[in-house]
Amino acid sequence: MNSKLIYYQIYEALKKDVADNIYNSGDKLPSENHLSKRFGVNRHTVRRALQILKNEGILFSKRGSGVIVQASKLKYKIGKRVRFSQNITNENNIPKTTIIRSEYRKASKIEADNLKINSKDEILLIETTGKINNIPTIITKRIIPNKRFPSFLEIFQKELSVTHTLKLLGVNDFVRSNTNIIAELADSIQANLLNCKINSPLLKTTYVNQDLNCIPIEFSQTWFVGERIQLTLED
Amino acid sequence: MNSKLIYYQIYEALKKDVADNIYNSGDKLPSENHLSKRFGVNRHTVRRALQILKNEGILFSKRGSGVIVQASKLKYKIGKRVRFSQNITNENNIPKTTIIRSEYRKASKIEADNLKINSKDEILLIETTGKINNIPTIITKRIIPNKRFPSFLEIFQKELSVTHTLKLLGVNDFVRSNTNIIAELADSIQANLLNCKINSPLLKTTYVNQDLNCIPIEFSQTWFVGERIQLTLED
DNA sequence: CTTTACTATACAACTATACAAATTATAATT
DNA sequence: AATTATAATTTGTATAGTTGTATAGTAAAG
Repeated sequence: MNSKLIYYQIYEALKKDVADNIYNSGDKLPSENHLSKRFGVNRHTVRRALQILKNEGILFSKRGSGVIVQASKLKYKIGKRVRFSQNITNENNIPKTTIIRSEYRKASKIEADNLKINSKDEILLIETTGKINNIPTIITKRIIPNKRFPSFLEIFQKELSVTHTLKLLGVNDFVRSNTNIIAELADSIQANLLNCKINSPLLKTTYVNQDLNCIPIEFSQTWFVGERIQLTLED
Repeated sequence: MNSKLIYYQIYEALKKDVADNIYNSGDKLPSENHLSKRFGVNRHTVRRALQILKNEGILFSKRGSGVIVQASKLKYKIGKRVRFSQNITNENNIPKTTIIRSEYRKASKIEADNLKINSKDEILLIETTGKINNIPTIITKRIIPNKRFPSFLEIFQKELSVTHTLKLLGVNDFVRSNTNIIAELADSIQANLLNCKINSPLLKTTYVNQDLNCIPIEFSQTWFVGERIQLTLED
């Protein structure tokens, strides 16, 4: 019935291509113009096929950039000791952290409370994105007390790992005091950073890491793309 | 409607950062490349947001250097007694005067007329820039009768203040006889000195300061960057 | 007659890339 | 220490390619 419709045939053909790993996750598809030539149809007919695949979560498009194949869901363990890189590599995936912003400023009340520092003490803010297999999946915003770790940023810029940075600063172990998880919708800036749609559901975790003397080290928030991550809680 | 456009969101985010004093006036913003990473977009999209802020006079950019936060307009009082340093410090800003040129030569006709001296008497020319909170904002060109104040330059080089210099020369008070104000466009030399663009509008004031016996002391011209200064007339 | 599938065209928003021009940071040299 | 040469960084500009959106039109099906 439907199968004689052109856009549906294109949809099936592209879906098969993805299933056959002709286009792997993270890859760009040929442009809509190329595809329309390949199938001998108008660009809009291709777009109609692509639209179904986008709705199914198989593809994702970005204006000016192209259409890319979405990744399947990844498990991310959350427990006493959460280490981003280890978490990812344990599942045979490749993590990559990029700093997108850093600034020094006075602590807000909430930040000061969570870090157990004086209100208006100076803090360091570091915002990073985390790519998994080259697919942007995580945004982290860290608040770190500047008084205790004045050279944190400098080291972190080289190490790109909190675990390594803290080790170099003499903190060999740290644990999570708590983790709160809520769902949020991506705003346009988050959507751009995470290669997801505006209003895509995000998992937002808020937590404090502290050393073994229970002194807070960082107060942070991490956003995960809901479609690509599944959080797993451990005790 | 427009608010879903990426460049507009970035524009709003940056405007908020400036309003929140995350970037203070006179500060450099992170480079366009940094910002494009922070927002997860192409550099041109950031540039589009920056362009709006430049048009609004909130930012200005300098090729090879960066994008800088404009200072808000400063009120500069003009009346019987105009004192640069006092004018600026009264508004809790920091002035700084730098001599860029000085020379001795014969007076032109206009200069002689305004100073009520003989044509071709020798005069001293001093050209200075005035920074306000470290932002160059003022150029002043002073013509001073050398016969009456032969050691003016020597003292002024130390004091960098006409008021102080004249006091040391025995003139305890002086007033303006008149002030003319016109608008001019910045040429390349002025633009360089004032850190503004060529053809930026400048306020040019021409005036004579005289002692209480109505004898002219200086015949001078001052250029203000229109974007940064608002002249206020008093009686 | 209306709806649906498809074509055709045009423009806006955004990306990608490359290079020029101006400035700043760094190294080398005197 | 100061000057000079070299490299790296930053903004300005140009060009081409990609997706998003809007409008109009044609042909076939119900």
